[in-house]
Parts: sequence; structure tokens; C-alpha cells
Amino acid sequence: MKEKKFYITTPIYYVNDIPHIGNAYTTVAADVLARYHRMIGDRTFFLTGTDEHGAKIEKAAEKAGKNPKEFVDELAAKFELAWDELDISHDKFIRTTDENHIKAARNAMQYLYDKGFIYKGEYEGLYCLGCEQYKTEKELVGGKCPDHGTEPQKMKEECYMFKLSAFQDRILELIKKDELLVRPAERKNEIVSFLKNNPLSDISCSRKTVKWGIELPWDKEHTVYVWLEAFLNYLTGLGWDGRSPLHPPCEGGQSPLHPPCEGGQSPLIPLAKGGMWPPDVQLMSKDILRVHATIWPAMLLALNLPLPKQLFIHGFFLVDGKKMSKSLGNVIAPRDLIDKYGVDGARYLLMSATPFGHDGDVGWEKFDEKYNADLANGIGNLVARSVTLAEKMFAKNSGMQNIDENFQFSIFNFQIIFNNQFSIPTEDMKIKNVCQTYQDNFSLLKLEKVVDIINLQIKFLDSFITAVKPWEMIKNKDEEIGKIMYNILERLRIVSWMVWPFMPETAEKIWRQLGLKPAEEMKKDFNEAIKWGGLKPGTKIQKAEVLFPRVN
RNA sequence: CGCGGGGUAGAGCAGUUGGCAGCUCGCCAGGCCCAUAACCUGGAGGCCGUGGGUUCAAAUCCCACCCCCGCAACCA
Repeated sequence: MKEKKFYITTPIYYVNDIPHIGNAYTTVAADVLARYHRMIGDRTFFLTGTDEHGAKIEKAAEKAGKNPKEFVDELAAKFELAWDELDISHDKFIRTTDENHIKAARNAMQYLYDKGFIYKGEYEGLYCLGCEQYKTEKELVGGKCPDHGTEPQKMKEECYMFKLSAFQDRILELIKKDELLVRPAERKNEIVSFLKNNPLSDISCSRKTVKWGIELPWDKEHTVYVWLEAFLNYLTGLGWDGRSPLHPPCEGGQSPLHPPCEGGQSPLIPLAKGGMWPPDVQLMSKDILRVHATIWPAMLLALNLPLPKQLFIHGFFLVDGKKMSKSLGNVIAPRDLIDKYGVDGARYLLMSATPFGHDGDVGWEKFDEKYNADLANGIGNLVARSVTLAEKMFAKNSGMQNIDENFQFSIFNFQIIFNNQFSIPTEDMKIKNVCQTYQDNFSLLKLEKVVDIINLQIKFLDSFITAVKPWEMIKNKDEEIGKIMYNILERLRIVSWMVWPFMPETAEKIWRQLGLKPAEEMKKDFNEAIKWGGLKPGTKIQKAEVLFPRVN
């Protein structure tokens, strides 16, 4: 099998609140990558979902006068709806309350226990009687519980511990050698220096006091403490049953469920979906990097499973320079963005708000500016003017003439000059090279560069149109117009493919205006689709509604 | 010396194999009239945080210092 696979995950979101712009950012980014990989023909699996167990949810449910299951059902539905509204194309929405997840998690815990990675110990912490919860130092205000104003008491309880300490050296090595790639580089530095300088201690992985959770199979008084269980979603989301690595020897090195095993024996588990494991990219924000680069790989090592290839950490959004928080009242919900800018507008603004991997400052003013500049005045306007020109040309009884892209450069000089003194060699603007750079940047996850490439193509076409003045040629019945318009529309068609992972609906709207059927187009592979000549000269070009109305 | 990041045009940001400082918005002046009061061209506007060093050459590499932000583990 030559085809590649691509497995991407988002973290599962804790359902103690409705989705916000931060969750949406991670999810849209994952969606863009998943769509891109499907587009280039990779066998792709995109997993997202919700984390639904734990004391906080138990309490929040109680407060809302609901039983926990009802409570999480409602919130999980809100997440699913939000992703639906954002056109997220996940293959599976995993919930940690799913029957399969629970069963698998118990199997996995049992396995870890049997292998001696989990042992009985004690957890000591500061316990607030009012909250019936342990508090971390950070949660306390002046040494007191912010909710009850009382000082928490030191308490101990029996719990099970996971031998995290045993994995420190191996994890450090793996990260240093990029076998577990942590990107961007500054995040790798951070975690490497953390692992070098701080001894990892074993962590508690069960609670007696939390009822809303998954019971340990060998000790029903305990429930699994959240992190360990939550991480397993990346496996159970693929249909894993938790019986790791109890993979029967492959007879003759073959199995219908996964790629051939070496020597008939393999630690690879027969995951559903034909051997998707391990993840190629796991996206997350920086607050959960540390646990993902310690507990998570430790679990996989304990389970004897391959580690993810890459953890990619993106930044936080600041809203007008301030941290987004409920108390400041500056929380932006995905819904707010969609209402103002449309689904594709929202997706685009999230993805272009900041270089991928860095923190970014957002805000309504900035969103408005970017939306008008890039979408309304940029691609939206370009499509409108191109399609209108084509319609006018057809009305004058001229037709398009299929001619290769070199024609465009021959009349626009061999040196394309636009944007001040900035000049770009013709070679760089050739479709083949543009698409190559596009793909290179995508595989490096440089999404901001990918967006730049698209916008440069739009500028190029705008500049070209102004330079050749097709409207005059139409008036003068200049027969060269057929070639000019073909060049414009054909390049536009190819650009629309580049746009597709970010704004699928927009790409489809462009195709329709170009007389192409989205359903037919979607059958194509990217590399086939971007070949010059996809647009047939006789195609009926028809103007439709404005893609991105300006906002104020 | 806890760890990591940042300080570049009025605003927001790009910019490490060191090689004439760039983008978007805003501003000024032209052009165009196909298009969503849009598009194109040109212009003004920067001691690239400060002080040293390496180099023919530094925003970029090294050292010191100043200021800002995030993190400091069982916080889902």
C-alpha cells in the first residue's frame, strides 16, 4: 500500500462550560489539516470529543439540579452542535461516557495494574470541606477556598498511584531525539528543560471521593482520576478495546485490521480503521503540553504502544491584549463569529489571527479589518469581478480559449511586478511551484504561510486584471480576450482548491460560479485537480451572490 | 542566576544557512471604472528595547542590562 495515513486529534474538551473561541481554534485547525490530508489523498482520521468525568462535573451537575449524565449529555450536545456549525469534519466524536470507552479504559487500567505500573499509595492534599474537593495551591486565594472563604484542611486518602517516575529518562530521550516531536521548537525547549531539571514523581490516578467516574475493575471503591482516563480517548476513539498489547501473533504477518507485522509479532494493536495508530499530529494548547509530554507518553510506554509522532502546541488568544475570561466578560463564542462573518469567515479569521503556534491578540476590530481586507475585498471581490467579466465576454459572443499559463506571463512580462517594488520571478508564480510551496508549508504546519500563499495569488490576479484591462478588450472585440479570461478563471479555479481546507463552502461556491459541480470536483485528488486545463472553455460561467459582504 | 517567550513604521505583526528592513490596516498622491465605495500604481513614515562584542557585513550570532507576558507538575 502506497497511500499514507494521517491521524490527527484535538484534546477532548472538559464539558464544564460551553465551547469558546479557544476550543474552536484547536478544532478548526485540526479540521483544516484533516481536510488537507484528505484532499491530497491520505487515508485520514480526525478525532475530537469531550471529557465528561470528574469531581468538577459532579458538582456542576448538582448545582444545576441534574444528574451528571443528563448534565454532560446536554453540554456534549452543545459541543457537537458548535462543531457542526463550524463545518468540522471529524470522523469520530468520542465521549468518555461512551460504553466502549469505559470498557476499554477499565481493561487498560487493569493491564497497567497487572504489570505493576499502578500500586496502592496515599494522596495528601488540601481538602475543602465545603467543596468536598482537594484544592491546589493556585486555586486558593490567600490560603483560603475562594468559594467558601475557609481554610482547607490537610487530608490524606488511600489511592492508587501511577509510576510516572519510572519513565522520566526514556521520555526525555524520546523528546530530545524528536522521536516524540514537540513543536514549535520553543515548546520543545521548555519541556526538555523541565524534564531535565525536575524529577517526575508518581501521580495519583484514582479517587475514592469522586463517584462520577470509571470504577477500577479490581477495586470498586475507586474511580479513575481524570488524566489517565482522558488520555485513553486517543486510543478508544479508534475503537480500541483496551486489551493492550494483547494482540495475537499475526499469522504470516498479515491481518486485515492493520498493516503487516514484522516477524508475525507486533506490539501494534489491531485498531479499527486499519492501523491508524499512532497519531501523526496531536494538537493542543500550551496549558496541557506538560501532561501530554509526561503522563501521556508514560502511559503509552507502559502499555507498550507506539508514541504519537508529533505534539503540536498552539498559543492562546488574548482578547484586546487581555486574557480571555468570564470575569472580564470578553469571552468570544464561536457562534458570535459565525453570526458576524459566516462559517467560512469565522474559520478563516481563527486560522489567520496569529502565526500558528504562537499566542495571538484578537478582538472585534481586528476581525473586522482582516475580514474586509482578505475576504470581502480580497477573494470575494476577485471572484465577483472575474465572473462578471466572463459573463460580459460571453454576452459579446466571444468564448474562452484554452491556453496554457505561459500565455499569462508572456503578456504580463517575464517579471511580474506588483506591490511596490516587490517583484516575483515568473517561475515562482507558476502553478506547479505555487502548489509545491503550498504543500511544503502545509506539511510543516505553517498555516500562516499557506494563507499568505493564497492571498498572494489573489493579489496577483487582481494586479493582472488591472494591467490587461479585459473590459476594454471586450468592448473592442479583441479576440485575445478568450485567452485572457481563461487564464484568469483557470488560475482562480486552482486557487479555490487551495482555499478548500480552510473554507470548504467558499471553494464550492466558486466552483458553482465557474460552472463546476462540487460533487464531481470532490472526487478529485488535489494533484489531479490543480493540473492546468480543468476548466473547459465552453463551461457556463454564472455570477451568484456575494461571497463575503463587507462588515463595518 | 527557576523555565520559556517577546520588545521591528501611527496600530497589529512577518522576518535565523548573517547580505539593500517587509506585510496588513491607517494616511497622502495618482490610475482604473470589470468588481462588494471595491481594485491597481506610487509616496510619506523605522537608531529593528539599551550598551558592548564577533564579522567585509548583524533585526538575525555572542555577552551584559532594562521592560512586558506566560508557566512553575496530579490545575479536564
